[in-house]
Amino acid sequence: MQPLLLVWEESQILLRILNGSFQTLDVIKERIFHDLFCSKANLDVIDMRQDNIVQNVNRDEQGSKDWSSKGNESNQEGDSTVGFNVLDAMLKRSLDRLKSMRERILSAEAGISNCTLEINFNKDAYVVRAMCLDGKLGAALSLWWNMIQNSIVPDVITHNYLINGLCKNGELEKAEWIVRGMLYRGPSPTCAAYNSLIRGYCLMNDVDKALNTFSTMANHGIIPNRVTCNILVHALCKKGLLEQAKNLFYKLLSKNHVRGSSDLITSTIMMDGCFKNGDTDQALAFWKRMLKERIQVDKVSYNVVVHGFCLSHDEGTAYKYSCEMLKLGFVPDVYSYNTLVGALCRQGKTSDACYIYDVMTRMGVIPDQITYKMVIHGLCINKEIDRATCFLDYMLENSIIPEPLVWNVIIDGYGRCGDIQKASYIRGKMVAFGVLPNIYTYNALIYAQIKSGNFSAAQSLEKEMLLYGLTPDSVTYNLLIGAACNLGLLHSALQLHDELLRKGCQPDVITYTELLKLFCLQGMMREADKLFGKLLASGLAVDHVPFLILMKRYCRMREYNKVYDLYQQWLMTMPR
DNA sequence: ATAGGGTTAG
Repeated sequence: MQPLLLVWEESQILLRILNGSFQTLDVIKERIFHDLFCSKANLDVIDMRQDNIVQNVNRDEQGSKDWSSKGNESNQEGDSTVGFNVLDAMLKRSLDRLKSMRERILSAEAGISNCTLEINFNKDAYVVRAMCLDGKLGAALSLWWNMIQNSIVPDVITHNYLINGLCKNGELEKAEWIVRGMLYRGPSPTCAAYNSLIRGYCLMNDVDKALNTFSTMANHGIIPNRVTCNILVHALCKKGLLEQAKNLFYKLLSKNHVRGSSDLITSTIMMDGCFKNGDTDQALAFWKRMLKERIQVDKVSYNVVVHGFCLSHDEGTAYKYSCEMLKLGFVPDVYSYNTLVGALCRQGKTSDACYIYDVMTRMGVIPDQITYKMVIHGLCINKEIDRATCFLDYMLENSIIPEPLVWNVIIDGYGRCGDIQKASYIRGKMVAFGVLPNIYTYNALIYAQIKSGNFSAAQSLEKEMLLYGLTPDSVTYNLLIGAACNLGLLHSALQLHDELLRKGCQPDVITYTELLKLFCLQGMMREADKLFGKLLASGLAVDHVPFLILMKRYCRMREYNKVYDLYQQWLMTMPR
């Protein structure tokens, strides 16, 4: 077993203790809410307060987790001491949290009589916000418009919720329209509103428009903040414009003489960008700068480093950082586990990947679609299809309905192993769970049938997909044409080729090669030469296969001049 | 209070 796996075992004990205390806290939390509800008459007002409390509790929880990591930094005595310190800190935090919750409840109680009016007045605004967070933007917009028409102008924050929701939905025009309305009738848009717009444009891959909005801000006297820069740095990195991103980063540094945790996110973005653009050295330079400047790194930045080394296929170093992260007391989350699972699957170490899956579930980290997708994909590549199907069942047991890709990978896996029964069974299950088969599903099924020599079954599958409104692609046609060619069914092959063209599908090198093979087999050399000329004129990247097929044939026909010509032609296509 | 960083990829 790898050393990494031993560390996981060790850390498990510590993390179980942590999980246990969080569960205890949840029980306490529930009890308090229960008491709160039973002792109050005006539930309406309590509702609002409860939201506040929940938010604060969540924030506190976040805080205490962060603390645990900082606390470990200064403690070099050993892992058990670290564990107790973390636990102590958590208990202290939870007591503080209970105290502040109690205070909040008391003050809510005291303020009920004079708060009711004000809260009810703002209620619509809160509904607008809630609807925005829920993605129900149409409803949010109409309620907001209703308010405006009744001369009730909601506050800036509510407006920002709307703008942000619209931007995340890609409805930039509507968001811009709201901002224009704000400039005209108030409240004046804040930096957050513009940040939402900028991010919205970045998500639409329109960095120019984002930069445009960035300069518009200044015209309205709004100074971009760090978040604005983070959004832009991120977008520039994603576009591969590392130099521009770096420039912005250093400009930001020079503006902020006070360095602190705020550097963390920007640095993490830069590091991630460098890793993803293949510049590991530059990424490490950012990491070292962070350590040198005594910026408290966090779980996310560790996840970025681990993933970065996985990207550059240096899994050993990735594991090293992953262990370092554990030793510092960071509790791995779904990103940490998924990164490892992904790396192990890529290396074909499916057993280790399954082991990590096991560890994460035991730690109470719930595997998500991505975890399952990677494990299932990895197992199918390794031809462990039955094992992959087990994971499919785990997903279904946990009420995660996989996207078509996951089903298709398994169907394809069974097909490649020649197990049509199981492939069809999975297709049936997929339909039963309400997931519609797509073109890849059919291509996998067609492949399975062809591999088992059932050309007519493959053909009826093609008819079936047309019936369901799916258009076969070049892969479908290549499979069918290839099968027809191998069976020497000249007529079927040409008919399929004809159908391909009629459907507006572009034949690719494979299509041409299959047909070429057929013409050669049938001794139709005039057609073969004509098709070959068409292939060379098509502009498609031609590999050696069509040349070899023709040369072999002409060899057998003893037309050595032809063979020589082809050989010369082939040399011409090679890079010099 | 609202806005910002990390996991996949036929």
